[in-house]
Amino acid sequence: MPTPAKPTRLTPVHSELATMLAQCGLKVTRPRLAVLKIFKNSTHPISVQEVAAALPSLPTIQASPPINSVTIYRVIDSFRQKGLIREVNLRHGHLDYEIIEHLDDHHHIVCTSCGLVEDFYGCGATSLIRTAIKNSRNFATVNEHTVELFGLCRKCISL
Amino acid sequence: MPTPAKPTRLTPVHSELATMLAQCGLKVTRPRLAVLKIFKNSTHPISVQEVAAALPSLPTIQASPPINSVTIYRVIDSFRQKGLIREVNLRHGHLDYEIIEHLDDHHHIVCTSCGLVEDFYGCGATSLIRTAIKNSRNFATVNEHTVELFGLCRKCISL
DNA sequence: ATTCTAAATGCAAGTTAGTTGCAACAAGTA
DNA sequence: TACTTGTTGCAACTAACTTGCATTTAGAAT
Ligand SMILES: [Mn+2]
Ligand SMILES: [Mn+2]
Ligand SMILES: [Zn+2]
Ligand SMILES: [Zn+2]
Repeated sequence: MPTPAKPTRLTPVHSELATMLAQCGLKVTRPRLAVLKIFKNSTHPISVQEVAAALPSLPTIQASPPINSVTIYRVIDSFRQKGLIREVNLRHGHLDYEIIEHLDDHHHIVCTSCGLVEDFYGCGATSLIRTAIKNSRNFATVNEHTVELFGLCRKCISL
Repeated sequence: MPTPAKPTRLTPVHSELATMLAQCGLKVTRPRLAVLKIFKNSTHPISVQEVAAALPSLPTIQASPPINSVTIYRVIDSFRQKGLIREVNLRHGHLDYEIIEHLDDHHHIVCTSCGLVEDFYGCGATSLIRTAIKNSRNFATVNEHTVELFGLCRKCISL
């Protein structure tokens, strides 16, 4: 009798990633751990396609069947709903996603010529939000804000 | 002999819309005038689909063959390239576009529950941009910025 | 450990936004 | 008026994203 296939049930990994998922009320699954790891590893916002392209490089994924692209969409959407990641438009022709770190006043400068992305922190939105609410007819609370700057990087300027 | 179809050649309308197009180096055509009028009339950013849906209401369009959807994409893209409109992400599940008015420090508050959009002006980006550039490794100029606030409108709070 | 159930995944099919190539046409200009 | 080049319409195509459904499995209850 050949050795039967090992059960695929996940061992209860108490990794940081698993904890992040559990704390949001998301079940800890192989696709979610993998996608979350991609976001953790990435230094800049990435698209659904880039997540899909990056997944096969993970050892966990190489060792088992690839993740269906439908699942990638659903995982990313669940992350977004739970506030694990945010959607950002860097005018790269598609939407990107990036992980939301604690105490987040984190934004981007983008080169409109070559697409280079750099982070910056502290946009001073709190006072802006106060006055915006004061002047608003309809709004009383602001929970999130996005700020992106678009310009030219040094390399592209000198071209 | 039945009256022959009038030539469709445009009379040189010296309207504001035509001037805007000409000043950007875009030829003044029926589709461009129509799409630009839609943007002018709109009080909030709209999607490609909304432009397409709004076009048939214009008298100029009713009086002649409808505008092909490929043309709508191309017109909107030409407007964006020339800086007539900007792309904004209000997290409505698609990208929106709105006309760029002169001296533009114009942004939005969006209700994450019902999608309501309100404008606000003056985000104080100039000082932010200065410090962002000062702290940046790669960037020396910033030409554009986006700021969007996301919260709950009064109606949705009380639900 | 075993059982149970709601949630997550994979697969296949479908939808639809958006693109491309090309021929016909028309805006701007001489 | 004629010319040239950018624009439009059409048809075909591509690829992103969605949906329905059967199967599997994580997490909790027993
Ligand atoms: Mn970032
Ligand atoms: Mn606006
Ligand atoms: Zn650059
Ligand atoms: Zn609302």
